[in-house]
Amino acid sequence: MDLLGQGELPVNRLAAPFAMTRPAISQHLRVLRSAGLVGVRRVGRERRYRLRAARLREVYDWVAHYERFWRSKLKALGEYLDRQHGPVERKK
Amino acid sequence: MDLLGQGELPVNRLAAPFAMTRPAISQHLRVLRSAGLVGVRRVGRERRYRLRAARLREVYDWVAHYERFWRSKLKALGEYLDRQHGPVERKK
DNA sequence: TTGACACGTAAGCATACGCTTACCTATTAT
DNA sequence: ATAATAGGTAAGCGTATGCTTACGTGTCAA
Repeated sequence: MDLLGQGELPVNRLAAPFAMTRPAISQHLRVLRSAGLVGVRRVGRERRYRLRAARLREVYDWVAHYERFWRSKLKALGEYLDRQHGPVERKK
Repeated sequence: MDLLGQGELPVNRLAAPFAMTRPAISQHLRVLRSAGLVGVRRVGRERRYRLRAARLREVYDWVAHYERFWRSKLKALGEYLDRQHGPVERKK
């Protein structure tokens, strides 16, 4: 998906950087397709994939929500630790 | 581990709230022990577990680091999406 | 029209995960 | 001494995951 940030790309270009066989990539793409995160367009014998901004936006919102959740958890852990042995000099 | 935030607890008290058998809990505790996240103390026939603040602090630092990493990724995604279709009214 | 290319899909697999049942030891209570 | 309690560990399992190899289809090129 990082690669697709550059724009539309065919499967072989998506698979090239990875130490996996092409079918493995196809399977990943299938999952992404079924999730609506990517779309395909057939051009000649290629299948060009691109990101689907709409669903991606949904994921963004969902993750942003949980990011807040986890941040509060993390904060609570930090406060717990400070309570245990007092605030500590942490490496910067 | 949330339970252990209350202080030292024996295994049965840790297992009680869960719909799992006690051995399953023991296995989780074993992993936590091997990671140094919890410590045990034998009191009579009980084994009382408690959090190990030191390792927990390491985890905290590690997670805090990656939290920054992921936040930047998330931000980049948000900006990408805004670039695609322009900033969108998001549900608040 | 025949081969080469781009890709999808199915089947098989090794491995990881997380539980349960069964059993063992150490301690306390009777 | 014996039974009950607290807990650990091993073995077996169902299931998920993520590959690979093998093969099928549609398209372009010679």
